[in-house]
Amino acid sequence: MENFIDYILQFGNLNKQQVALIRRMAIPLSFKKDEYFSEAGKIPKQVGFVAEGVFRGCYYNNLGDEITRCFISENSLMSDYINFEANTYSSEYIQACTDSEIIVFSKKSWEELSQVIVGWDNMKNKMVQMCMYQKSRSNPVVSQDASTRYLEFMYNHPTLINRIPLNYIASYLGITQQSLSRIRKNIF
Amino acid sequence: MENFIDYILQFGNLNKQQVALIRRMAIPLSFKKDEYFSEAGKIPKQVGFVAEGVFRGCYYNNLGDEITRCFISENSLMSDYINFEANTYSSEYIQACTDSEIIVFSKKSWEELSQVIVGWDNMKNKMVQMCMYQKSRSNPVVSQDASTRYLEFMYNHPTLINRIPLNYIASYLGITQQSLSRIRKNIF
DNA sequence: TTCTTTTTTTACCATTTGGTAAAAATTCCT
DNA sequence: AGGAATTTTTACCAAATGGTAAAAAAAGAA
Repeated sequence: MENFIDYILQFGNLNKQQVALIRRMAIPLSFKKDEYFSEAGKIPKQVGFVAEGVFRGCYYNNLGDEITRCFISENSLMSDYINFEANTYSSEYIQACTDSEIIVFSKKSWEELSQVIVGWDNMKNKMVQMCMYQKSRSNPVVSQDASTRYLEFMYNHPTLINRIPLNYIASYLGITQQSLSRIRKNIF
Repeated sequence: MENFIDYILQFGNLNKQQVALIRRMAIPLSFKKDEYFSEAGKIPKQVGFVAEGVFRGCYYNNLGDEITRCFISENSLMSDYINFEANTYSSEYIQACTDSEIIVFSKKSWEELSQVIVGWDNMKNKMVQMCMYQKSRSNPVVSQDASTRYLEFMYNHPTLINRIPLNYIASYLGITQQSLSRIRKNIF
């Protein structure tokens, strides 16, 4: 929870009462590995913040392949935000890659913050846009070969390699688990 | 200009005076093919809206390869928005792929709109987030092979194929121009 | 038109990656 | 510890893609 307060204060200032209100609205939740925070075909009802653990955003293509689109780890907002705001159906899953601790805000609470805290909208939008931006910049680049994508992944996510199964990383990098294994052998 | 007014009215309501103010602030500009709207190493000073033409966002990797990260065509906002807001240096170029007509807002005008029009911030953030979201969803997917990426590109950008050089498309799809040519031959 | 420049295609071979199958290593559970 | 389930590695061959070089086609300029 303290991490979340520190996180939001990066995006603007809040007084004690405002911080206290946010604390009251935040709901701590635990997730077991493989559980879903959000699911395709459902309307996202919560905004999350990852306090401990790693999640991934994934979906299935028309061949049934599971594709990992992003990882979300500690100290980051987690939400299919566009569909959360618009009350529309999500097209992807957000799944815990490890046992995790998060805090969530209901849609009602999240909207109430906008009403009650002057400047919250501003902070909120900065957070959301920063999340989208960072994700778009750390994505694997199609023009790079698999080894390069793996090296950049390690650079962008140095703490993830030993925490989550390699098949998730392979799926994120757009290669088979076998290729990833081969690449790892050749690099070290 | 009318297109821009239609565009913003999708994101909220404005009265006649407000629309008139926006019209006065909007500056029409022409770009020739290959000219830059925004450059790496500079602080973005404007938000653009593409009325006619196509631009691309691109950068150079550490091998000097030019990588096309996205295309921006008619009826879309165009800006390195995060760096525009934060007054920080951009890391990529936005370049005209065709002769183009755009309208731009200076930083000063754009901020003034937030002061003067109640609800503008809300509309603005919806626009910016929608842009980011759409771009993230139409990007080529690393796990797909080159032919599939090309087919999806044509599906996502049906009007672009005949308007911009194929080497830009190859760069966007992460393949060589030769591979793209081979793929096009095999598909038809 | 004719010449120049840019864009697109083709060809050849080397390299990378995928598909399938199986073995090895590790983790989890009782 | 022993056994089951999961995760990771290996191997072999087929298919896809890249690198280099050059030709062909198309677009622009004088």
